[in-house]
Amino acid sequence: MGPKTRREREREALREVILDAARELFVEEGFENVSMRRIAEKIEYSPTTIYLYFEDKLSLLYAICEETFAKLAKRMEIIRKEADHPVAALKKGCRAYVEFGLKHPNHYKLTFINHPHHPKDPDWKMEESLGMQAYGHLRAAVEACIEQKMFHATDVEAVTQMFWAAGHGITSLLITMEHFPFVNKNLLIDMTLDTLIDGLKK
Amino acid sequence: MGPKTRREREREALREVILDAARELFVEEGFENVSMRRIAEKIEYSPTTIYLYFEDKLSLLYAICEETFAKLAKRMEIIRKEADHPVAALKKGCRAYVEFGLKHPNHYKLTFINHPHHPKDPDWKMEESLGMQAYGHLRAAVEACIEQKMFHATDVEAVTQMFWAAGHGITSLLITMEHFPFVNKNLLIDMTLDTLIDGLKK
DNA sequence: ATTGTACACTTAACAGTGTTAAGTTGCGTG
DNA sequence: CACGCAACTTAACACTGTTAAGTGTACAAT
Repeated sequence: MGPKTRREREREALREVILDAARELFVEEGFENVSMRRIAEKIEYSPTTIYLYFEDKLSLLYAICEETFAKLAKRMEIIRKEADHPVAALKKGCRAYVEFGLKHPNHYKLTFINHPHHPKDPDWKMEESLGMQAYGHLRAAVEACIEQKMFHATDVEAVTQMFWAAGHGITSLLITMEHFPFVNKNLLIDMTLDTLIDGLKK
Repeated sequence: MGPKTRREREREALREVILDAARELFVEEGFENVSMRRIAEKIEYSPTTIYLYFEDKLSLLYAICEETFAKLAKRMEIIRKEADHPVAALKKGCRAYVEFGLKHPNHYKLTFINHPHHPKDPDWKMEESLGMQAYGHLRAAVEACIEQKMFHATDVEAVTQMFWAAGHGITSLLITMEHFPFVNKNLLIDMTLDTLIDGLKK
């Protein structure tokens, strides 16, 4: 952990420049619609330079996804700390998750919907990534509800995944099926979360 | 609606051959990983021939998605007719939906997850497609539950979309996050549907 | 101060993509 | 038989991700 040389600092700086450009383009136009050449153009380097900092295009995507996970995890951590009632914390956490997706649809797609698995690293495991942190916070919220005997269910893992699935379902449908005549978004979110919570109450 | 000439029949036959080849490849390897040239090779025609029958690659995808919707709609129609209890019908319908996705993951991805919207026909509306039929069956099942006063909610549309979102959430998570340590699939499906139903009961 | 070399970066190329314009073939009708 | 139309193919364009080879320059050692 010694002091970084100038070279090392410059390397990291350019890496960040590339990441910034890629993130902006991916979020604006979607992963598939952005070419390495476009990213290179934006940062005024040759396309191959990117390959000196990232293995390939998918690695770029992964780096950006990790950031997204981290942001989401931080947000959910704050919510859990601020909330008083465990059930309220759970609901707020789920709401934050959905709203995060709706606010950053392309980012959400990148991370949770289109997430293509790397052919070179096929065993990349989400459970070893920052994504697990966000999941962990949801899990903790569920655990608190169960411990305080607010729910009749006892399988923390299953309940957590149920809430995640519900949140993800709403988010991804709203994002990808733009033209479908959905009812009011907030109504849908609240009704789903409230119904699940009601169904779990003793 | 006169008798079809031989030419017309031949045209339709080749169209079907193309569709069959494309479906098989798409389902096996995913939309993005199949090229027009590969499809052409499989049917032993030149790549450009396909363009005499379909506008572009996405049109091929759409044609296949419509088939998927039709199959799913048929299945849900049968379930609804066979079931005796409206709540049981709703649960069975949702289960069929999820199982359909798990059994044909690439097909499900094509239709409900990656469904890219056509740049040339940006206003392609899912609500005008066969997909609406499948949705209609789900809606009818919910309507029956509400009419027979099994649920305290009255917004048919919202409740339908809630079940759809839950089913879609489970399905797409299970399909796309293969490496995540999910609990038993059937447990997750049943728990989610049962919890929603319990939460809706009077 | 000069050399050697490691590193950052670029150029050129490969093999592939979706798609189109222009050409070729062969069948059915006048 | 000759014409025209339709089916189909060949060749090409403009792109894609990615790699091998080449260029130049800043720094360390002599």
